[in-house]
Amino acid sequence: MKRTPFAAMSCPIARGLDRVGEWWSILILRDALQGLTRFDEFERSLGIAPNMLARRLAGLVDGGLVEKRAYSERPRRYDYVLTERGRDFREVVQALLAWGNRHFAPEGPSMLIVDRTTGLAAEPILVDSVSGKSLADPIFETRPGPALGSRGLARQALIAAARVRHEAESRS
Amino acid sequence: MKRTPFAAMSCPIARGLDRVGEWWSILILRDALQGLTRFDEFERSLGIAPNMLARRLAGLVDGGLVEKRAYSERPRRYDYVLTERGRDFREVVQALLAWGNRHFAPEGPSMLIVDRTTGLAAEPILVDSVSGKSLADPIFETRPGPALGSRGLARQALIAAARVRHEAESRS
DNA sequence: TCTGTAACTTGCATGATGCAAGTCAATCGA
DNA sequence: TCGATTGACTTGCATCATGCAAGTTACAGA
Repeated sequence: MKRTPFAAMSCPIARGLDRVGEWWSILILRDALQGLTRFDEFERSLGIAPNMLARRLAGLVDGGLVEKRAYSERPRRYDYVLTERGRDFREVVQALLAWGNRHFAPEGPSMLIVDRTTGLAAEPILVDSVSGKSLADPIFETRPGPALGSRGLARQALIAAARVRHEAESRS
Repeated sequence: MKRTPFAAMSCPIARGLDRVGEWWSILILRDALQGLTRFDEFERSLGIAPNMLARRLAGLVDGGLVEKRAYSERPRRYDYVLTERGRDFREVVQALLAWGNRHFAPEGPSMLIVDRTTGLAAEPILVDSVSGKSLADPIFETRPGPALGSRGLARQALIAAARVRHEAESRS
């Protein structure tokens, strides 16, 4: 009855979620990406209970997204700083922000990503840096990669079957 | 002792997470985005217990990401189809996939996004469609929007203070 | 009638989340 | 010098979420 761990799945999305998929984790990363580093800063910014915050920070340190760094001996005090892996999570948070603004901000946006050279609000879209095309384009397709395990191949078979079914439906 | 709801926060990321932040939700969306629509397809693809799946699907329907559609009366059977809001979540999942591949795929990628006109693997990056620049560029900054509440403004003050501290540290 | 399929419920265990309160070491202000 | 404050946590529970196993309903086909 333990929460089933996604880390064992051979899917990059599942593996990623295993590190950041718990309640609070992504909001903590949001704050860290905006420059917060201290325990009590997170605590006040989020309104999270200190025991939860301690657990989540330990989890993020554990997952290699955040580093605990002493900024003072005597008394011992710590900064929580993003690692390269944590900083690289930025695009996911930005994509989430854009999606949230599009769908859950009826009174207008309460957060924006701004180009400070122009002062204009950004409109984030995912693009393939190889071809330059938007990833919303239907020419893009998610496919099994070389390292896919047998469990994942079974999943692909399910997906293929569903696709066949959809085609049959649209023909009728 | 209820899990604190993020929906009340005036932050698009928090509001979004309130809909998709639970265990399994994003993986269900991943599958739906790949074309799965049936209860037992999700069940088999994910290896999730049916009660959990039922709860998560109900939550997603509730959040407006998925629609329940009867594909057969007598016997009553349902398809779970993505709404516009759910389909729009695609970029978040793709960003997560890219991040996962970069950091949690030591044996190589087990999933890829492929341009089927060229057969080449895509390298997704977030771009501002207004200026065309990569959102990883430090000229972009997250800022309070017009609809930010007083709670959010307090958060901004915390962030500003942290920023001042970081600057003081880097000067020394 | 018996088996199978699709889409679920129900009944518990156990783990995760959360509030309140306490701890500990050091520094500050009077 | 002594109480107040700061920063970073821990401890003790209560309750909610998650998960496994098993049962249910409604029909179709053999």
